[in-house]
Amino acid sequence: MSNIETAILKAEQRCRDQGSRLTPRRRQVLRALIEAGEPVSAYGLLEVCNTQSLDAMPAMSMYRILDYLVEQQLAHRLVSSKKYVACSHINCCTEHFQRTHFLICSECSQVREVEVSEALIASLSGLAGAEGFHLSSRQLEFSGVCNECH
Amino acid sequence: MSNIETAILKAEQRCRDQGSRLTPRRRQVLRALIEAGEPVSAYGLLEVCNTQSLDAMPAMSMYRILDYLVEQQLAHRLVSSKKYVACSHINCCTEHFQRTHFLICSECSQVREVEVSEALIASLSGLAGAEGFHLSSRQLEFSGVCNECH
DNA sequence: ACAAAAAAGATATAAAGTATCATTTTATTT
DNA sequence: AAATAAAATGATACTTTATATCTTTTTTGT
Repeated sequence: MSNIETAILKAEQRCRDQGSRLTPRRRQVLRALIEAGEPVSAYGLLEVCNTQSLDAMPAMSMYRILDYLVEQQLAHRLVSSKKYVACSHINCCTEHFQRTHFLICSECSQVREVEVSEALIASLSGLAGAEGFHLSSRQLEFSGVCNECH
Repeated sequence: MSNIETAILKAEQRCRDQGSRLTPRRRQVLRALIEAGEPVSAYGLLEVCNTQSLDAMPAMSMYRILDYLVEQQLAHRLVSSKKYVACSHINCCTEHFQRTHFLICSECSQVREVEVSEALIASLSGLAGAEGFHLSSRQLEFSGVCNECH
């Protein structure tokens, strides 16, 4: 079975575990997101979905579905580029989702999801604490250039 | 002389040093930004400016001017909230501008500009390097809750 | 089968940002 | 100072991103 199908099955399972459902529309969007393999905008995804099936989905639905996928930890929203990307850990587990950060290549827009060490989080929290802040960001986005583009 | 006037003078000087000018429009926007004391959206600023003077400025001009102010290191653009904020170091120097990061209170939207230690930058760069990325972000935005709101 | 809840559709509109061309203002050269 | 070039601003239209709100359909529980 292809990697994508496995991911979809896993995602379905996870939704069920959470007491919700990966409906056909949601599945369609998730599949499109996984197949894209890179960040896509909501309207970009909408176009993909609307050329696949003939009954057009309104923008509102797309945003609702994307919200849902993010909530279920199946996708991430990249605030710096206003795009969405499938979580790269759908197949393995749900643990990575917290404190996952992103390296985004400014050349090819490839994204790598990385886990941040406890030590690093501690020093960031310390930095914030010294300024009287209680850190709550759990998703940082770093822009850079990947090796292939460098 | 008020703090704001000093800042405007400093800003003027800095622009001149760079071979450009802090024109009346640019000054108006910068002043509005400083007076706001918190992040403001481009259209928010536009409204402020357009209620002050009677000849309305088009949105395009506001974006151009904001781009200019950011370029001159007089303001920052906060990507996570799509807002702009005056640089808190206009009065002192230009050195802080590189590697300045932001702590943004999600309750009161207060922003604190902090400098990040070399050590921290090194570990972030190391993390990215291990994944084959050359980091180029020089402005990270952390959301959190400030002491007053906590 | 029926009511309640969840999801999706439809429509309109707000908010953020940009492309492009015309006009005005400022600086430069003769 | 007049002519010209360059920089800044204005005007207009449009694109992209996102949300509010109400209706209809689908699913679930009784």
